[in-house]
Amino acid sequence: MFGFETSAVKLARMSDLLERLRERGWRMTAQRRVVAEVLDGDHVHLTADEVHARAVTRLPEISRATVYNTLGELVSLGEVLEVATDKRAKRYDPNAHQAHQHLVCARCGTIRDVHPTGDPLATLPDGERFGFSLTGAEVTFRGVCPDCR
Amino acid sequence: MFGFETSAVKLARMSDLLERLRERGWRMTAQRRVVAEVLDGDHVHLTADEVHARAVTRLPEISRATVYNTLGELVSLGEVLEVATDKRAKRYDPNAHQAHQHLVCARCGTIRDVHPTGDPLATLPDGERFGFSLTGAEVTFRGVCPDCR
DNA sequence: TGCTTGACTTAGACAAAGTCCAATGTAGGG
DNA sequence: CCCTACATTGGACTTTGTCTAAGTCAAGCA
Repeated sequence: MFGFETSAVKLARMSDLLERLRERGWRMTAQRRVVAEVLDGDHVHLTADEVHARAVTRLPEISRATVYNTLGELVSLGEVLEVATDKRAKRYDPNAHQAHQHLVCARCGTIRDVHPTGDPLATLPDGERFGFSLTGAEVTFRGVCPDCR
Repeated sequence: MFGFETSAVKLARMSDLLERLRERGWRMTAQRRVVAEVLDGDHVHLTADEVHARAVTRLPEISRATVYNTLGELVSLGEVLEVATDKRAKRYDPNAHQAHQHLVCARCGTIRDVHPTGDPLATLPDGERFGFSLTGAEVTFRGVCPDCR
């Protein structure tokens, strides 16, 4: 029952995304559809190579370059966020339309989306802004997840 | 006058660092001394290759591997922080003994140390902790610096 | 439905950042 | 001053990401 609901929601989100992209003049290809599908879901924070690995299971001939290109385009369009935790590779977060921060397990690297209270930007006093015009703030909470303890 | 004071302070910090390391059983080599010297200062956030480039001017035969090793050891010992902004390479921040966050220019990449008010950890409600035991939080403020506007 | 065209994809070369290893060098205790 | 364990070196290797030239195909149009 919940499984069915979740699927329906995901399907809706997917078609929304593909619809938005089509409206913005995106040519719809099998490769792009697969990349978008792989990225769909909650708490999804895959590296480019992980996205490629999963995409290959659905579309064996998809190339790494296309995955990189597509991810870059999704980021430019604001549909996907790049997340730089301390890991070596950048991660891609499809949850771009809801403000959130990240909670990272120091042992296994799991990442959860979290929603702190207040606006982090407001915590930086004028005297600490060095004349910058601020555009945003990212918070990475560090800890150890239940499975790793 | 201020310049002199600053130099004196830096010198004090440096010898403190080397002293602490010696006490922890660090074998003191020319290479390690040079890496530590290169890292000294305020708002210093160099990449490993930048550290290497500067170290080479003082000690031409120092190798990249040694710079990586030494930086890794300084991080393990808690004397230097690794900073992962959105850039490709990790940066190394010698200001490890005073809690601070970072303000990054989106255009030129300049990084300033800043001190927001309040404890970022306190902004994450229990219901958003997913059973993690929290150990810290990093805040990256994004903006455009005066020089880039 | 079947062209046409320019945007998209591909494979592989290349680049950047970082790791690893066997051989060599040296700091510091005895 | 000598040892020896620890540190350094150079180069090969890995991982992550970028670029390019050539081939392919989505989508508008007849």
